[in-house]
Amino acid sequence: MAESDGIALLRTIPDATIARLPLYLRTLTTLADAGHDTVSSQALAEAAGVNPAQLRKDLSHLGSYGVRGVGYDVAHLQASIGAQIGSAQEWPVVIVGMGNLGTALARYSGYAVRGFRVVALVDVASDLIGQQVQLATTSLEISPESALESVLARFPAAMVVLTTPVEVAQQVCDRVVAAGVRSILSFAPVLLQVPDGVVLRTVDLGRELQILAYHQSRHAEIGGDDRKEIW
Amino acid sequence: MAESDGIALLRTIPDATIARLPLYLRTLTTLADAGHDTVSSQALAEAAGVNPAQLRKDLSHLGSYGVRGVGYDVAHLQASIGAQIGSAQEWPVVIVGMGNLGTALARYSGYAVRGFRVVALVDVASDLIGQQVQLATTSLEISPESALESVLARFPAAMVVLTTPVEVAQQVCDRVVAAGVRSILSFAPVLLQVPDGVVLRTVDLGRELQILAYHQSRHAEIGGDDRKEIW
DNA sequence: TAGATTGTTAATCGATTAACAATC
DNA sequence: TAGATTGTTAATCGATTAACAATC
Repeated sequence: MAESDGIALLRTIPDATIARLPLYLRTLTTLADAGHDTVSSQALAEAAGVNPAQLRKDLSHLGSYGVRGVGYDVAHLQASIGAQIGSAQEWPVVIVGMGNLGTALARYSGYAVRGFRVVALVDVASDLIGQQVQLATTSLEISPESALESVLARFPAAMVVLTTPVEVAQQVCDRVVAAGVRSILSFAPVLLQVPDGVVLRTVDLGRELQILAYHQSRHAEIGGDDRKEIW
Repeated sequence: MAESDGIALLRTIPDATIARLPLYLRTLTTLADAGHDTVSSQALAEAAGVNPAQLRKDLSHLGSYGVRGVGYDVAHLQASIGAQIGSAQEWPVVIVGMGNLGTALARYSGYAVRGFRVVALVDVASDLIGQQVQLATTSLEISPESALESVLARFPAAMVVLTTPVEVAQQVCDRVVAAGVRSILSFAPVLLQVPDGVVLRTVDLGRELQILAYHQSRHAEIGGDDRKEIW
């Protein structure tokens, strides 16, 4: 359904491209800070560590923003990528689970530039509740997990970052979903069950290490295949 | 070079398969804990959230461990996946940058089961140096960053987890590489430069949120495409 | 043997990349 | 105009998946 022309056009951007847009945005920010007004696909691709043809193909999905013979306008490209991945707006984020990982994520100072704002912190530990966590520009008080539903009710469009212990991740996830949250970023090393329509993304830090270990052992055995970066 | 038959065989495992093996291993651990001795590709695939044909194809790269008409032996499969990705051995890991994120990673208690052991912690902050960090089974003292080289010299096969501020990530990375480390997991939102032969993997937590935001905005516009999990 | 399930083939699908016409 | 660089085409490559013969 909803296959009107405009929307169908938006939908044609491949997932692989979407996954690279944040990388381009980050690279563009560096270039802008260095005073570049314009950049060629060659230069931007090299700075981002991708193939120039791939970069141009990726950008072509956003529309035609480059100028032949010249390159891309840095500020314009930042704006259009930002608009595309939705970091032009500011998404409210609620973090559930204020252990070291949750605290690290809360204190991460790059949200503003990336389209997010941490608006609430939740934990179950009685010694944490009420504590103030110093963020980049403000500070937030940790709310009790019993108030999870009322906290989420105050921020209807919230995305939730789940940094609870793995044992309770599923039940907290269920409550978050029941409260109407449609997007969850989980750090619990377990496959969470969510209903259709909820977007779940899982970052498993142990998995990242294991993939690295695999390449390390390949390396040790074979003695270098000139592989530099793996995404 | 080194294209002998045995090694060439090992090298044929696709990266996409490697990236899923930790997921299978995690799922198998859950199944083993639940008392399953044997599991079909159908059941394992469902538990891991992948297509059964894909699972069988992935496992076929490890050799033939299944039994037709029966399924896979859980313990045997755990062992062979573990052997393949190198989590049968125990890799020493050094964490550089003991902020909240570094501390969270140091305290993560799942290393033993996943093939890692945190053997040293390094930071530059004078108030952190010498502090004991309580790990799952032991505790470790934070070493000064000036001792980075001597710390790494004591653990020659070390993988390094880089959780420093983004501003110093490249220079710390350089020192780590100079000290002979060949595998780095970085959490700094910047594209690090490493020489050929060094394997670098970058986890950019802001990027994860941005990709989620994209799908969230698609969702809001189009009203559900029944997408559940995105890897 | 009958039923179940693997391992593999072949078809499909999507992503990457080189090449170049379009055009600034 | 001449040089540079995009946007797009078409070829290649790799990954996914359905289907089924092999076989426990």
